[in-house]
Amino acid sequence: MPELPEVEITRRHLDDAMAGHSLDVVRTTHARTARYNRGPGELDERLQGRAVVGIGRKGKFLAGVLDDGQTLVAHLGMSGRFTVGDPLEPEPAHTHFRTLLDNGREVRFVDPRTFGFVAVFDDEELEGSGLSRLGPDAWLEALSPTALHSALSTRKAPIKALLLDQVVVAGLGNIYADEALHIAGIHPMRRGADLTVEEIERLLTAIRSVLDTAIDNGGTSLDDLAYLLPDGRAGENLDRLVVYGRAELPCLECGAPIERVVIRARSSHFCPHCQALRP
DNA sequence: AACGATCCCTGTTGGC
DNA sequence: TGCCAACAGGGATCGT
Repeated sequence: MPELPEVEITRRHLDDAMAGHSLDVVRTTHARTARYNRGPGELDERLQGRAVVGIGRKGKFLAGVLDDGQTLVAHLGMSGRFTVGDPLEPEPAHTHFRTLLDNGREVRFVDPRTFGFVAVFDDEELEGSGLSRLGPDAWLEALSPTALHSALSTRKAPIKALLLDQVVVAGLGNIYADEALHIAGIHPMRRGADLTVEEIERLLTAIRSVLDTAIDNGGTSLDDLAYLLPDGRAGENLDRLVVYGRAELPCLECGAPIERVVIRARSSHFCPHCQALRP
């Protein structure tokens, strides 16, 4: 499912396709996709005719700058995907949003599970949105080990849960959180406040490493999920995963069977030997 | 304030 | 073969 690397690849694609172009026709066809505006009608009306200055990203949110000062916000949720192509191409099932650009190309948002959305916000609406509550971006911003150590010093929740909290750090999801904890040698059930500054430093290095690798490899395309590269091919990062989805298989470092536990209703995968619970 | 549970949603999968 | 329950999870919301 889309996490920071997949959203970053999508951002580059959308920026290439949309920057400098206007949205000549906008049509949203699913109420849930427009749920952060009053509805499809308002979303379409406020976007219609606007030009896109550029497409940015914070955490897993896409944020496009429009020529009238509004912000085009989108989130891929679990199954959201943007395509850019000829408007005459057959439309995939679950296409909930489309916009025809002034160069004749069409941008579409396809999202079977409708956890994703498209929205347009003015500055006040943006302030009240989830985007404004995000912590530092896990890839763009340099997090200092001492600052994060201090921020976690009051937190008793498992580090895995804290990594998924977008207020702590923005952009990690279930896959890359598990991968980063493995590389850093930290058990997902360790309490945030119990981590040493050295462990936090290892964790930040590991986060940077897994995100760099994932972006370089075109993101992670799981068998049954919707993320694909802009050209429709599967991303190749699945082969690089060392713990996610490998429950009961041998750890690639030490051979011990990878374990799976549920933390905050999310599956967590880890090596009980490389990621000991007691430091 | 922090934490954990619950809900939303549908394609896929596994059991019978 | 067909049916159906279980499962996957990002973020919002709510109760404790």
